[in-house]
Amino acid sequence: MKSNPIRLTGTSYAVLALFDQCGGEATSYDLKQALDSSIQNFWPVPHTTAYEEPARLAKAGYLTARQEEGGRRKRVYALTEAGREALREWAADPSASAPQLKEEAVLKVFAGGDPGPLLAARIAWHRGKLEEFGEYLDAVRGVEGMEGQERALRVGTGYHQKMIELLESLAAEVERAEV
Amino acid sequence: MKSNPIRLTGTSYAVLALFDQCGGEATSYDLKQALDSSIQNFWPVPHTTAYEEPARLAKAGYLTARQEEGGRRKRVYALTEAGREALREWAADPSASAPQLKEEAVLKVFAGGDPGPLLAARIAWHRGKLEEFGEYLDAVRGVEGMEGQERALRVGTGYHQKMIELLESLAAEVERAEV
DNA sequence: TGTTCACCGTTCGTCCCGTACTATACGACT
DNA sequence: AGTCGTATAGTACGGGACGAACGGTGAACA
Repeated sequence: MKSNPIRLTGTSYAVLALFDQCGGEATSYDLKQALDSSIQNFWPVPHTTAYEEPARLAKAGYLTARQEEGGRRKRVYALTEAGREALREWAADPSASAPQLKEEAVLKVFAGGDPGPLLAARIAWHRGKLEEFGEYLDAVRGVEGMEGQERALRVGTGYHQKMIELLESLAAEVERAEV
Repeated sequence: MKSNPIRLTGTSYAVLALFDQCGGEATSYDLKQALDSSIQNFWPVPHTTAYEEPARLAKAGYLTARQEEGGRRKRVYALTEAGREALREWAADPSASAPQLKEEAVLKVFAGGDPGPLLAARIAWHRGKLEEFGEYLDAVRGVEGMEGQERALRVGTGYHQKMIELLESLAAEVERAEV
């Protein structure tokens, strides 16, 4: 089945995991939605990934593709046993690549930008995310089959809170140094 | 001078900023060192960037290149006025692209991996980083011309501490759910 | 029946990134 | 002096990741 062997990246497994959580079957659009509302906070990917990666995975036999005939000829992908197995194996391995944070606002501060506006904007942004998550969480809380999403959202919430704390202490430190 | 116009990315500015902090002149290797000991925590880049990006920037007129003749024909780059100006302009703009965290351990937990070992390993990793930074900080504290590095290290320290807190609360939550 | 707008899907070029590799310097040991 | 081991310095390259830009689809409303 692996007509075209490929290298599986973290993103590949992220996609496989989302299929798994969707019951093994989904369209790229479903995937895109799931991406935005669950893993964006610890594994961000651009939306094109939701279209490109399943195609890659299907070529290698980890998914099957079935094209619908309707107007928007959607493609429905489904996990194969190979896909499920690859995912399980990867998740069972307790090693993981080093975490990475990319924070342009902090980079700008480092580069000499005025910390005040930069950090304030960023803090506001995180606050907005928290609010957004509150709504998502309300929609998802207790719903059958949404436990994965819910947990992901709680992780996200914690992440944004910690970032706010970090940025605030950074802002305070900078301000102290100014004076 | 911009014989070959290029798009400046966050990484481009990171490199320019490091040149600036090095007094405007440095070799790729100097850059690589600076990369590892300062911005890795909020703007990680692979070491090849320290060789590739200056070449790109030089082609577009933001740096000048001067090749040494010695055994390791090092290339010494220096900021041009255009480079300095581009950096200043970028840093002065208070907007910044959304921050991104990539955390494979959390992704694995999301995908069904056993949280215990995954989170424990990650927490230990962050603790190691904290220790490492303690040493760096001792070496740099109060040294003339190292204020940039020092601040970057303090940001890094805060980041790792917050991540430890986040992962610990996540681990606690998961454990509670298990029981 | 047209216009508008939100939704859905894809293409493409460039940047990024990790792996693997080469080369130079230098001290240690014999 | 030779050669070995290791840290230091630099490069090549293939393919994944990214984002801008665009094109199609369908329902609402006039």
